[in-house]
Amino acid sequence: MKTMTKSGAAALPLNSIVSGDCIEVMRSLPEASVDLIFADPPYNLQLKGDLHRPDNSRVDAVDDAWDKFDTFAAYDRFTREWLAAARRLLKPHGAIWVIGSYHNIFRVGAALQDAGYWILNDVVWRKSNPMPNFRGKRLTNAHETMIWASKSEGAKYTFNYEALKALNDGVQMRSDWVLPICTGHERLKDERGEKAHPTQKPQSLLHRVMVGCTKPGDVVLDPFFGTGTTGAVAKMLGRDWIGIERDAGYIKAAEARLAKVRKYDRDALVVSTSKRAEPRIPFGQLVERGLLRPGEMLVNARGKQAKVRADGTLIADDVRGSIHQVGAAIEGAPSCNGWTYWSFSRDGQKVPIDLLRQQLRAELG
Amino acid sequence: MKTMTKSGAAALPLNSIVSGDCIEVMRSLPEASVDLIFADPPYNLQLKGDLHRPDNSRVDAVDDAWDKFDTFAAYDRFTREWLAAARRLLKPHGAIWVIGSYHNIFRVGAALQDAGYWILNDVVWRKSNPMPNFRGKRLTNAHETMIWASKSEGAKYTFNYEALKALNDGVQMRSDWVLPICTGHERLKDERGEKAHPTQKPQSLLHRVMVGCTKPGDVVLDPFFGTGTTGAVAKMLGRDWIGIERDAGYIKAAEARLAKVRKYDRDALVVSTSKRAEPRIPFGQLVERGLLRPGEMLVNARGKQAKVRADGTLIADDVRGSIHQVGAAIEGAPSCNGWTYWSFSRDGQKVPIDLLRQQLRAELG
DNA sequence: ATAGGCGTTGAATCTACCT
DNA sequence: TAGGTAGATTCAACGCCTA
Repeated sequence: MKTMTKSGAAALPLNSIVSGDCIEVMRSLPEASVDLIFADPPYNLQLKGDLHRPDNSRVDAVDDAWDKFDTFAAYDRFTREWLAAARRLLKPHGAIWVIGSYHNIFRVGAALQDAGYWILNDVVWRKSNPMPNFRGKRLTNAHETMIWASKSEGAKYTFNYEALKALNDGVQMRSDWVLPICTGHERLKDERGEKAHPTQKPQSLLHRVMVGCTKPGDVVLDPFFGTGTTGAVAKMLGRDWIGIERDAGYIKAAEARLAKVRKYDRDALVVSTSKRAEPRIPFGQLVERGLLRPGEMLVNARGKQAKVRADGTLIADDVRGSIHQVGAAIEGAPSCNGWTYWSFSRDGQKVPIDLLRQQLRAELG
Repeated sequence: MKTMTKSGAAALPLNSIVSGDCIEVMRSLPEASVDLIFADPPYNLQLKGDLHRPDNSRVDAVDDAWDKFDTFAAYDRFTREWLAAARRLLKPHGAIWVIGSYHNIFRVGAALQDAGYWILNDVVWRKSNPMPNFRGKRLTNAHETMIWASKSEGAKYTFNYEALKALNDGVQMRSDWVLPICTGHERLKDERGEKAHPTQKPQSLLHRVMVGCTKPGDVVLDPFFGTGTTGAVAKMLGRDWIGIERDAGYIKAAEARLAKVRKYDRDALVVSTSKRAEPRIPFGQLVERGLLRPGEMLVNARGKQAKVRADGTLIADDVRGSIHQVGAAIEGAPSCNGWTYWSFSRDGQKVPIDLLRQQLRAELG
């Protein structure tokens, strides 16, 4: 087990499973230390006589409707407690994913919002092979819902847009994901050959979440670890992980599973990055470096010209300013990306100035 | 207008639009008199500044006053009030459908449960042509969520299993519905040619709801009638309808629309049955699904290798990109079909990756 | 007539960094 | 902390026009 200390606080039990109640365990861990939380909370509503129910004595005295409300209230209390403990653990730029079905997801979503999380998307896991509805009384329950939320409104968060776009054949990733349920060899079995966990999630689901929302080396926490799908995918992808689980049987199964997981090659973990991640090159540097001469003319797509000045600004008619400002002024647009807007002439050809930027980036390593 | 009296109570304003606040109007109508409620309440989007497309055009956002609430608490109060008034109107065997997005649906769902409704399914409307995410900061918001609930736990409800199965090519209807958004001729325009309502729902959506959950002659109420999609589909299908709307402009547009609707005029219902194209399988899905492992090598016919990365891109020498891009680069060709170009090794055999795609297609049916 | 190009549009919580 | 500016970013469908 690798551990980490943060300014003298309790150690973070990286790459291990902590046995116990997730609320208590989370409260004992150092705050602002986790990059991503993936949570698959229970939603069987079997909280009667279980934890977090303050007053059992009243149960038999009330009618069904009241009891129903009381059950929801108990579930809400449980939800709000673990969500608060989880939020404390998140770094300011961290994020959470929660998965659920119509039984619980509405209560979880409302509690998330009330706790100060900021919902970024809800994502539908569309199961390609769901269990049919045998009685024909309802629609086939063919999906589950995930909520992706940042720690607070306006907070930064990790989103590997280009990587997910690449995963989706070059088209931006949508909020509905078609993936099969966990079956076959991936599904863990116990000694009797029965499924080890009733709701084991497919690794493909976690793969997409982590490729999209974490960086290599990030810390991923799963407070309802179960048989450890989150840990398995995190390990494969070179992320650190922490699992919390109170069922000894699940822990045992997860530990056996995780021991067998291999991390992918380092260069296989690299995912496509966007232009945003590349070093910024001021336009003036092209002039300084002699890639463009002061006095040289740039043109836009319609042939409109602007003259390059020694300080890296442009002048066209009465407008002067940065490549972006002059482009925006000509277009009457609120903004403009000058790098793609302007071209220059070389050997009678119009060449976008962005090419010079790329050239400079390559030189600068 | 056809009216109905129920044991001396106030008349039910069948097949007409009632002008006014939906909570007040619903409170004035006779209880237990409606079979189905379809509600498209304000989403409380909380939009801030303008949004521009990459081509600098401005997105015409939903900035109407009716969608603005000061706090979640205010939105909750509103939601709980209209849900309570609606529940009073429902017959004991009636049902409700509510549609929303992640901004509001979790609050609506929790309020439904607290009010005593019993959720039967949540249904995902997967939009075949959603608006993209222009800034690349989140996932494309490609779906909305509908909740289907009976009046109370254990209550009977109408569900036309066979009819929906027939609508779905003889296969049990699932909880995810792929339908296009409302565009083209179906989209109502005002005198200036602008969209008459910012959030008009497609008739195909209401068609499926009513075919599945009502009988001919049932009374369908829509408390947020807008430009009357619910009424139009109800009329076509021979159901009685009641609309409540407080905006005079929407009422006028809806009345003009409804006057033109013919009962049983199936052709008017543009159910875009997009030809079931072969499901597109992104190469990345082979990686997510574990059919190929990040770090694994692919080879072309001449033995040239490329390494698979976690996001479904390849890397070979200095070239990185999709299976098609890397293939094209190696060949010096303008394009390349990566599916037939690349193979992988299994048990010492070279196997084309297209075989894995076919395998996946078969699974996804 | 028909194919193809071009412009428009849709329930959207849509930036990052430096001063 | 607020303000200013660099500069990154889109998919499917429909209607209109031209070849």
